[in-house]
Amino acid sequence: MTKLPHRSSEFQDIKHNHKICVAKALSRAKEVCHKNSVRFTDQRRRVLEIIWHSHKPILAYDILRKLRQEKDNAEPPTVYRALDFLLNNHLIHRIESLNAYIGCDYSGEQHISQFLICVACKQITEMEDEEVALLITQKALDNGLQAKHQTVEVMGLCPNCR
Amino acid sequence: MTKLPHRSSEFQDIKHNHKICVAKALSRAKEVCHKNSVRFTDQRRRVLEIIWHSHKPILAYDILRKLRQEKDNAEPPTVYRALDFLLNNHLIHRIESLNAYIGCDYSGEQHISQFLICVACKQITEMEDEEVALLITQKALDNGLQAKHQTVEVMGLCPNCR
DNA sequence: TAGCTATCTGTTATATTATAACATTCCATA
DNA sequence: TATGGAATGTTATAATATAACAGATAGCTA
Repeated sequence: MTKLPHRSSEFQDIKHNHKICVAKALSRAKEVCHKNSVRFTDQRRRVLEIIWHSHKPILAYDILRKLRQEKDNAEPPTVYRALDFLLNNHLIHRIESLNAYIGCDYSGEQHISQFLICVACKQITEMEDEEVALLITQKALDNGLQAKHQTVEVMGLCPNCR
Repeated sequence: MTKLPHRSSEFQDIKHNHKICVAKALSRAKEVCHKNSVRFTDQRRRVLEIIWHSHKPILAYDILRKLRQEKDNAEPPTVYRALDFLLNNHLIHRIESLNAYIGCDYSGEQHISQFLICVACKQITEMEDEEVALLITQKALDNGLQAKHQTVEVMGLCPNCR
């Protein structure tokens, strides 16, 4: 699995071509859905687009507000159903410590990942560090837990905000 | 900082003397508050006691339900204020992926920690693994983030539930 | 010890996050 | 083109958390 180029080295390169970044994510999502034989409907596409467009972790009700700008009968289940779908298909992640959602850089397959969150500007970088993941799995096992899933979220300051 | 004996090797030793475990945590909390020149009031003590008594991550509104058994005018702010106090004084942890709270094994000082959570029985073990913490800090820095805080929560199966 | 002040608590209201339940529409395909 | 499963619409409500202000209390200090 190779990392998509869009959001990478975000902390260094805040000004990238964001339209291209969103477009690539959507096109990748379409492929993934086709491969998984699941429907990439307009709502699902639209929610994913809003998430990628924000380029930061976004709250479910902020997604709802954006949806309502173009579809005045949007309600919470509309958003949460799309989020569930996108999470299940590994197209987005939920950031537990923020109750927020963000586009997945390594989309389409389950994978380990770690999130680096700047507390000042809220930019996030997704790491996919196998060494970290393996060490955690090993240490968990040493303590009796057979690990199935890890949440690793690091809060701090990015170079631009220090 | 030495780990308190109460909740340690929990996955192996489900049946320990739980009264002693709670009593030790409360006595430790009293010391910590005295050292920090903050008040260990009845409400704070009672909430901490409820958390320790549960011996698993407990939800804020479950704490509220227990408080109401003895104090019928308890309201959410009562609980959340006590939780804030206990969190600030490093006497409990919040488990982000469960919206739940648990007593801190290494209480009284800020410290790194990782949580091992059995998805079947909800028992938690707190790890204080410096190797994991340092590796994460280092990798974060490699990716540009100066880490201030880490959330590490591992979901899996404990020996009793496999 | 009386009074002052900061802190803590009580109380009401409301914000925020998420799901249940059921009706209706859509769409792939037989 | 009929049909059954999936997706969406809609209403209601559950679950988690905070704002705001009034009142009580503890610990200091004159």
